[in-house]
Amino acid sequence: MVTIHDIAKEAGVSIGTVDRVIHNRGGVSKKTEAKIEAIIKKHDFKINVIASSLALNKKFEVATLIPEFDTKNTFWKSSMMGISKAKEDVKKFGIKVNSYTFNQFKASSYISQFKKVIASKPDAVIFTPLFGAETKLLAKELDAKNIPYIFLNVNLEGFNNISFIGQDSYMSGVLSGKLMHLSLKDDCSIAIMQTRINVDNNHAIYNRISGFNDYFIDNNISTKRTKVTIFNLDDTTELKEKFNDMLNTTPTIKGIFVPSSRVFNFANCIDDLKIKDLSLIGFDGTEQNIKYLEAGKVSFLISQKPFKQGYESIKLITDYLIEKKQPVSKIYSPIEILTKENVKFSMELK
Amino acid sequence: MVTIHDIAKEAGVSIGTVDRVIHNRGGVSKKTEAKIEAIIKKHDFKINVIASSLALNKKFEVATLIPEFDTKNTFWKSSMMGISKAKEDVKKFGIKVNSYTFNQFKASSYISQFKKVIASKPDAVIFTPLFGAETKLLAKELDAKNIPYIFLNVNLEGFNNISFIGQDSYMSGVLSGKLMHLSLKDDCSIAIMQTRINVDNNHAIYNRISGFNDYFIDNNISTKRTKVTIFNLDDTTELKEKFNDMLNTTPTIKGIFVPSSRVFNFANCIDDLKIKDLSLIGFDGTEQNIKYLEAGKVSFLISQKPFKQGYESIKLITDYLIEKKQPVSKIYSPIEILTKENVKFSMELK
DNA sequence: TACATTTGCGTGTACGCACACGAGAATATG
DNA sequence: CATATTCTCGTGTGCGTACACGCAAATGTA
Repeated sequence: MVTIHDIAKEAGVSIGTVDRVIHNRGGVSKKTEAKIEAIIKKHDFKINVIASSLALNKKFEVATLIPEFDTKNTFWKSSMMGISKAKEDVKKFGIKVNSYTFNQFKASSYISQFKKVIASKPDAVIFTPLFGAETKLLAKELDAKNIPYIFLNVNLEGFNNISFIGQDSYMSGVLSGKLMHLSLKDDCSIAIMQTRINVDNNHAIYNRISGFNDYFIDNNISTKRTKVTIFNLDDTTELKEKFNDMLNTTPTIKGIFVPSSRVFNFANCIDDLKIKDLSLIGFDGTEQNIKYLEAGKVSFLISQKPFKQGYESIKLITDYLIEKKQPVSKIYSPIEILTKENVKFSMELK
Repeated sequence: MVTIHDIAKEAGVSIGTVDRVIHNRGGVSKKTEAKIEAIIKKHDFKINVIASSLALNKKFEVATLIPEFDTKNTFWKSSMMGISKAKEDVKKFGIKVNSYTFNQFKASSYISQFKKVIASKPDAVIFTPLFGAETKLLAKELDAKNIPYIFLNVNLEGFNNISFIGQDSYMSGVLSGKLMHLSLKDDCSIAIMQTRINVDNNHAIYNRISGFNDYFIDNNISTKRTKVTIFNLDDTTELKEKFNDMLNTTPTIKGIFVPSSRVFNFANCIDDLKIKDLSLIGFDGTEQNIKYLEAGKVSFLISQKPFKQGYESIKLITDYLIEKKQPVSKIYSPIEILTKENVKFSMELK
């Protein structure tokens, strides 16, 4: 392999000069520069990243800011695990990852944690921009300080983020529609369960529902669809009541579409009520959801591979910082269909 | 971060001695060794991989041997692309990848190419063990020379391969069964298209068919299934005739299960014959298959992500060679369901 | 014209961290 | 005491980075 020494020798200059040209740090005459560049191109010389990072010995600090998770909401746990895994991997490249979390239901928590992130003076930030208006202000600070940032899971337009990693939520809704349609006989109807509004990644949820509906509309499928709003998912009693009511009022309902990661709440409820023959489709391969998927209570889960998203975001920023690789602006995660049969190979947590 | 120097200083020895202990190259007194090891453990010292690989500057050579691809059989193209991508990535770690291919229909080609691989004196080999008996002999040679090897895509038992990367073909068949069942009304029947025997990864195909059938058996679904054997898939005329005959004889056939990557041949045929209302399910997201998937002629494709398999195999062997990481013995690729809706996010070729 | 100062262009090298080998010191064996 | 054996040290190497410094040409000044 060609080294910087070889280039220098061939150009009749010192390695220092070659280095200046490579990093265009100036102080090299046009003639010399052109000559060196020609030789570099000729041999297709690429910096040896190993030697480079050794020499740089730079300690980059990357901050991540995503919603916190608890037992009721384990979706973000996977993201965090992906981040943690990548953290180990990139440690050897001198990248330190500091993880921050915020309460996804409180803008104030988002703001204060974001402030902490900025105060830590990171070299790059990866975050989930759940609150639009707040993000606008906060991202401006990052812009001002020239700190590059990546949007994770949620995308907003009109920002200078170097990339977005997440799913096309509309399309995932369309796909859910298709799977739901396949799972049902023609004369059935469907309930679309809407949960708390304005929280929990609601933009995505809105898109999923649109996609879901559009599948039926675009394919001229007359299956009836009703929206049902539940206010407190954690209140099992309310949920059961509402559920029973709904099924009694509209006994044709055989499909339940839950456009969030809380499908397990419904599965649990159905299980308790000993209702059979319902097709449940929901999102995300969280532990709880998978439990019901494996038990056959949930037909399909659409996964956005949060582990991988977290992992990739760190990798991406690493490449950006070390090798100055400009990433593509949008990286769509695969829309993965999880079933009882394939879930154990899906590496949701790996 | 703690360096080898720090350890040496604290132990009151030179870095050379520490290095000997780390790599247990011997020549160190028990007392000194114990002392150094204690200090290493105390600080949880880990070798700096960057500096290590720079210092090692070892040029490992990895050979890959997989079936060749052509316009009719592009499945292996993806594997090769994954390998090529990884090749670039690991070049900086001083790993050189040499790719060999063989004609998957000729054992003689397999043997002669394998001989070439061995003659190139690789430090590790990644290959697809399509021919069982031949592999037994050839793997013995690798064992004798202490060359580690990985099975890619096809697994055989009773070998000293350090890992296998591929899909659980039985389970992918089960899943196909489920999807087929969902796609059909109850009174339909299914044709299982078998192609050339003993070639083309036949072990996997056998398992897929078993899984497919077992889905119906285990779930007490009475849908009729017929096996149909086609001898020459490339003979479009024969195919069309046979197809027409089949559908005329058994008009209830509404599902076509193709347990190989050649589903596009059937889709094409159906397209030409202007037959409607058939559900086709097949394997692998090759360009041709995807074309028909997107056009709605194929309902589902089961992908085993050959690109990723190829990519991962190189990464795995790299970790093994450089960091001496012992991989897990079997790495199952996800059983991915491709549909018209999600295929463009699936990164089949990335 | 003679000299000083600035600017431009390059050189040389210490450094990051681990590796491995030659050589020498310490200890053991006969 | 000489020789063999065991143990340890010191250092050059891999490759790129970045900074201090040197040299020469260009410009300024009297």
